[in-house]
Amino acid sequence: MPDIPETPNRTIADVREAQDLLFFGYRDFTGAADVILTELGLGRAHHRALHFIGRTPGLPVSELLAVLRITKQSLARVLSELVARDYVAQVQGHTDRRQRLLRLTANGLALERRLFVRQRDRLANAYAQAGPVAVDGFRAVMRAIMDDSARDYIDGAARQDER
Amino acid sequence: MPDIPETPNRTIADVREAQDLLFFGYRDFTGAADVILTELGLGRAHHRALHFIGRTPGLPVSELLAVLRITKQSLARVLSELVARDYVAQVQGHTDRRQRLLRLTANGLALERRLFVRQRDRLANAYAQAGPVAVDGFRAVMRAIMDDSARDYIDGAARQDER
DNA sequence: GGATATATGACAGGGATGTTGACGTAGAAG
DNA sequence: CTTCTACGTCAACATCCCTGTCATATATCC
Repeated sequence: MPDIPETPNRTIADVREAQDLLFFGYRDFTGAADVILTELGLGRAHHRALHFIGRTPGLPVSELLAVLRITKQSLARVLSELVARDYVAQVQGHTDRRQRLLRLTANGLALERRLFVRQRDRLANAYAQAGPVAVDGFRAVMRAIMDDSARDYIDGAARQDER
Repeated sequence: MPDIPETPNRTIADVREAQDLLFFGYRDFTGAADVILTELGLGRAHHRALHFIGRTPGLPVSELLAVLRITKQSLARVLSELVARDYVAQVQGHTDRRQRLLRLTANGLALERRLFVRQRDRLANAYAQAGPVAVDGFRAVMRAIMDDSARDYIDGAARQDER
């Protein structure tokens, strides 16, 4: 069947390559912050929590759970540690007082900043090397790979950044 | 300092967005195969091993360790299980008989194929939606994010694909 | 050929991160 | 007032990773 326009072989190689790209890219990008995390006795789970709390200050626990897609218990361990170490503050919700709205403390902001800088350096290099057109393509592909709900979340967070 | 060409605010938003893109994209792409893995009682570690063995048949254990960047012991557990279940075969090296060269069995090929298809469907959609220019950009950015050694590995694997 | 290095396997023990399930409390909502 | 929701917590366990150590077979160097 040589008359099929989209050859299976090409697709196969594309997918294999994409698996590699995502594996190595994700590994090395997230790994950039590991030095600091290890030094502080924290893990990537802590970093993820810090990131999303820093990104959306005042978000309730339930929303963080939905974003991370882990169970309440998994988050509780990480979160209680971050609160105990004064990286994260919980304040009671105003409209719904059952909620604990999460935000970074000054301490947490400083740590998140340190972690951020490591990843920024790697990313800034990559973006500069690849060029703005490639960056747009990168965005488009990553957005198309993820679930709709994740895309919506990113768009919501971007709107908040503009304020 | 409004005369700085590259404004920090733009960079910050870019990096935050990239963190999100990589987190959600990686999560949902790898998650695509989870249904099958869970059903078989396997984990993502098994999938990663299957992927790289399938990609480079006949690779020695040491090379797989270098690619995955985990310890021998972590791999041993995964690998011995894959061998026990007849997904992976080990054959003694020809030039160096200390080596155990790894390759997928027929069984392993079939499983890897099943896992592959899940990710292929998601990726094919994403690539089609984003367009070929975006895909090139995606490649360029991901390659620039990762370590040199990872880039080299991918290029080596691509050369093998052409055979 | 003997010393040394390498590739792999295996065991002990531990830590981070995730899971399910059950229970309790405060507050919202009907 | 009853029911639902948001959250915290505890027990028990699975997965995947780690360090450190020892053993074995084979290569390689002198």
